[in-house]
Amino acid sequence: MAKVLLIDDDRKHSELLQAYFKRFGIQLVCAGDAQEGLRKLRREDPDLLLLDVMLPGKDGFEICREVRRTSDIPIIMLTARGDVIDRVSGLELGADDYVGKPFEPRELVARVQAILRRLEPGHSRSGKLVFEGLVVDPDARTAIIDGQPADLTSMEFELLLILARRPGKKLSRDEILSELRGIDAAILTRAVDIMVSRLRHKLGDSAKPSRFIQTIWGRGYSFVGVPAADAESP
Amino acid sequence: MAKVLLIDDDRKHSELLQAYFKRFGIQLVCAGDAQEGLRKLRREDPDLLLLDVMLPGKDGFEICREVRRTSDIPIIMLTARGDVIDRVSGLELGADDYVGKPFEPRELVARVQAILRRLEPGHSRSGKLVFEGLVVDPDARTAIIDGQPADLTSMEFELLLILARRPGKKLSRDEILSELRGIDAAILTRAVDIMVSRLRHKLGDSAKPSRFIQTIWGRGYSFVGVPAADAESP
DNA sequence: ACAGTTTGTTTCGGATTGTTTCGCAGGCAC
DNA sequence: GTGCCTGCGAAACAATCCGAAACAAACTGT
Repeated sequence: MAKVLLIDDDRKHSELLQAYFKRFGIQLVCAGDAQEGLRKLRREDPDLLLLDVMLPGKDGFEICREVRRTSDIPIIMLTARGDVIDRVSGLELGADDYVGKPFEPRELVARVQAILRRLEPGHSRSGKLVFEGLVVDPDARTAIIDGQPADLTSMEFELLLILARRPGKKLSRDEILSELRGIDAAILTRAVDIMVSRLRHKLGDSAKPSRFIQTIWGRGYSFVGVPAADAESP
Repeated sequence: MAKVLLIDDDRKHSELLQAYFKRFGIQLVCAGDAQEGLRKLRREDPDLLLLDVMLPGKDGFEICREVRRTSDIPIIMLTARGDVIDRVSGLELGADDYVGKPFEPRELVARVQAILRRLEPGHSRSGKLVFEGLVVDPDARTAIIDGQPADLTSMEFELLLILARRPGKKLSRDEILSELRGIDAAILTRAVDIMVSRLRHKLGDSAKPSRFIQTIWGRGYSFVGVPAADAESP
């Protein structure tokens, strides 16, 4: 499930949006000010950032500038003011889109999805995910490691798919579990660990700097495979 | 120079935009109808497609759908009608952005640039950080010292990343801690010192004039690695 | 029903991270 | 230069988290 961070001081409004986004399968995480926002940006590692320009203290532009110093995350700015100057400077600061308030929630969702769609590697025509030394084919449900087909169980394959679809993304055990099975969330076992462990073993990924699946201590796991260079362009 | 294809039946308008885009270093290629547009899409191989919805014959939505069957090119739709339904369906058809007419040319240029910026290779901040004797790769989460891969824990790696991303910047312990974990601000332990110490050790950075991480007495730490020649700008 | 496979739980050893403490070095006053 | 005080480095210890083996439960196909 996609995760979006909203920085907006209007809590009422945030909660409405949160419920609305949920209906489209998007998890909206809310922050009320710049400080909380920057913290959650690191802790939650969202896929996209929604930034209200009008904030107490640091304003949206400043946050945008700050975030852009260290992150490439897509940013959509939200503002009451509809000035062209505003919109243009927002976009030039590195924002990816700019939506004027009041906006239709439906449109905002559509714009969020439009941007996320581009980032999903799975949207390219050939369904295959190709990395150096690893090819995952979601259609055929096969994984090939260094030319050798791997004999994965369906759960192991799903797990690999979840990880490989979002290279570099830090996924918590909770997130992995809720993607694997419906919304279970509650985690008190080591099921994910053991699946990762078995998958790693079959991937021959036992070297110390893991080639494919890395452990983020205290957080979860992350896929770090290097995308192969032979990208397509139809 | 970026190349953009505009499909619009208003030739006068197209020519104005063409001149305007040129001032921003963007070559605007114009087509007056669907047929010409699809032909030029193949012939000119533009980086982005501007699509007027109101066209004689095939309308913009249809063209969008058709283009999307074979191409991933970014599409911005232009329309007179400002309906939310319109905008949403445009975005859901695979358009990347949707601008209502009348629009400010300046804003359109900014939106075009925002999308093109993402496609440019080398723009990605996730490129490797290259210093003399040290390469940090945020994607693979690896660090290489004098050609030797370093065996860093995930926290050590995060710390190195924080420092190496802002060479020369003096970072207080507070700042480092709030980037590493959420905001704890209140610092009464020596956690950062220890992590720096362990990191230095693994970096083989024990010489007196520290090669990579320098202590700023009474303030914090600073990364002093020398950027290698071929690094790209922040 | 049965055997084999797949998935989940328990448990323990080891790795990673955090805290305390002590010795030492850098800065400051004289 | 000398002595003092503050801040830093590192070792030792403690708390937390992860990896893997062993075992149990659930599922599959016959």
